[in-house]
Amino acid sequence: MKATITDVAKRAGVSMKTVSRVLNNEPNVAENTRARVKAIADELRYSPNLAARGLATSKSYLIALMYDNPSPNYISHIQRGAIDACREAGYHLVVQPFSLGDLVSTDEKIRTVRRVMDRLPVDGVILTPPLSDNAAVLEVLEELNIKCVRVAPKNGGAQPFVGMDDETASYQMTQHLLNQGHKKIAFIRGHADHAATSLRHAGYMRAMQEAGLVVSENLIAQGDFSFESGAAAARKLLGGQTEDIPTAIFASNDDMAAAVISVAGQMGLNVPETLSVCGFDDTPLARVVWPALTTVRQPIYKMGHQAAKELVRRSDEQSEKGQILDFEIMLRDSVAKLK
Amino acid sequence: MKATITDVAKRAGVSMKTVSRVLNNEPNVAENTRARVKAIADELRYSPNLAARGLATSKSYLIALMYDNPSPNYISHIQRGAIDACREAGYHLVVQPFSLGDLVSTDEKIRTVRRVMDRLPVDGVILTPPLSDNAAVLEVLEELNIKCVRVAPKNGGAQPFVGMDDETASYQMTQHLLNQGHKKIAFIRGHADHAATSLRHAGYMRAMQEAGLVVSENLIAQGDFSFESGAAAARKLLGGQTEDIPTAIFASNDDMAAAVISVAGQMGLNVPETLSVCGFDDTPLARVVWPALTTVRQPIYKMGHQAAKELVRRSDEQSEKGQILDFEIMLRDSVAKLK
DNA sequence: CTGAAAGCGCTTACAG
DNA sequence: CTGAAAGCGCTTACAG
Repeated sequence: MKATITDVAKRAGVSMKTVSRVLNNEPNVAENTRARVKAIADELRYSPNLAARGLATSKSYLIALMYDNPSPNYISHIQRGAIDACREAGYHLVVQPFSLGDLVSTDEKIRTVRRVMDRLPVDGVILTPPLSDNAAVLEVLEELNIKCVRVAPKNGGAQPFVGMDDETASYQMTQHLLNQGHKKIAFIRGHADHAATSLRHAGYMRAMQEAGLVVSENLIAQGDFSFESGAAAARKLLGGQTEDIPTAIFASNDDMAAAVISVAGQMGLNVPETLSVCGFDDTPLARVVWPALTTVRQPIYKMGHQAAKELVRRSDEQSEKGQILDFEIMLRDSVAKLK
Repeated sequence: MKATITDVAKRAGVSMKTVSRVLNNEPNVAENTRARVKAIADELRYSPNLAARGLATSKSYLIALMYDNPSPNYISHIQRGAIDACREAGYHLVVQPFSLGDLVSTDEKIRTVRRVMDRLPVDGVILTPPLSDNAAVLEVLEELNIKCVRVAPKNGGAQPFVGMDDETASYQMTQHLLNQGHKKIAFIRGHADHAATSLRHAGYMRAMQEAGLVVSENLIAQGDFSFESGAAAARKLLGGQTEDIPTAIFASNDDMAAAVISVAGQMGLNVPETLSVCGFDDTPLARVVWPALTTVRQPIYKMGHQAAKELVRRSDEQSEKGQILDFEIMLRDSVAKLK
């Protein structure tokens, strides 16, 4: 049978309360009492019963990771970061997928979210895009008074968030392409619901304009972050008049960049000799396609870690309202100097 | 404030116990009492406090999904299936990664696992490969008397499991290649710690032998399921004497198959015209590479679903000792008839 | 620095 | 068919 706090107390010859103080690192315990209790707790392999503690404190020691239709790679890194932060603080991570995409009315969304949240006893929630900007979710969370951290949100808000500077990253990547001599650089946009989409687009535009280039409509294609949408965009961009065909394509995530490479292959275009391609995210895919993708590495693990850390922090610890984390441009084999 | 069972009881003019009976679908409640209590619970948006219920029943209503260094795609499908089964039963899924790979001694592994499990109050755990066959994990689980379901285990055991028939799937895929006229069919093995590795190899061998073909050592390469290992294996298989070069390569997972396609591209070999390639798993990657991979679809979502279902089933429900789920051969564009 | 009492919101075992 | 009592293992608020 698992040891309880009473077992430890008896064995140490102190009261339950003293044991509780030791385990929660509260002050006002004699040092030798503290040491003795610790030793006995260890020996008995005592660990507090989460349910009992939760009932007494009305905390659950559970954090939820909420996501809607994410890329498995993205979510698995967020998840890993969040779990590591939870473990350090004695919390556990519960995963909660949502499918709000098909629901039309806001009311319906709110009801759905509420139904789930009513039975999810968590102390905090990590929201990943596009949930970070979902009004129904944010409303229910506020109504139920549940803390949350938004990952890569689009709009401002009172809640803490973690993110990266998509605009600058995209700007720098575009500059890299320009430095290689490219001028006809096309851009494939992502899904309109994601905050990153317009930021990445804006960074590209800024670099192009600073270079004195006019960006014709033919250079911009709409995608939705999926491979298929990237392939369609590539066919459109590469299928026009010869003088319009770009010498480089900047796809705003790796899946779409992989699709560009694939379509180029089907059309007999060599990457990077004839066409340079770059992506965004640095998913495992980036190193698995051939040629390996030049792309932007997002600090995804760290986003998950920081988000969870903020939620599990004790009230005496420093809080962070918002954190912008660093990215990195990964130069690989899919971009070449324009001949 | 959240409604409690007392609130519902007062409002319905019955005792707490009667409310409890209604909510847990226990017998011995008058039909109209039951209906009234249900209506009031709904109206108050009552849902039981998990911690209180857990303390009273010494159950946590939490299931853990344990994994060690998995493919994100694999784990995300298992996870999704498990979550859906949990939700139906009022459970939540906690994710718990492990990194046991670097630990050498069994003792050390056991201590590590025990440290984690001591503070993880779950009613059951789902073990994914290679944890499904990890002696330390299985031992600690038994010691702590925690139920588990093993996903795709290698060795038999008393615990329930879910899996698929890797040997037959591999056999059928090899037959498909044979039916296309291929004789020099190479095989790339996976990581030796995974149960699937030898089973898939065996299925390939059986088909080859039934076709009356001698499998020379040159046709077998060792990989570890990673893209890089697949690339190395492909270079070895395709770099020999002309008469030894296979006309088809069966990689035992999709990542390695993608690597084969990539290496073939680098060597100027057309897939599938000059070289047919097939994989195993049907990860999203299979449709993202070009040409799209002919591969085996594993019922990964369903494995997660069935595993969780077994763990959360009420004692009066039928139990399944072991379940072998169906696979499907996905014919796409990476295999062609031998000319 | 230490402890006894009450209570968190449920269920179990029992009585009627 | 229904309910009053006790208890699950902790913590909070208080007393000393």
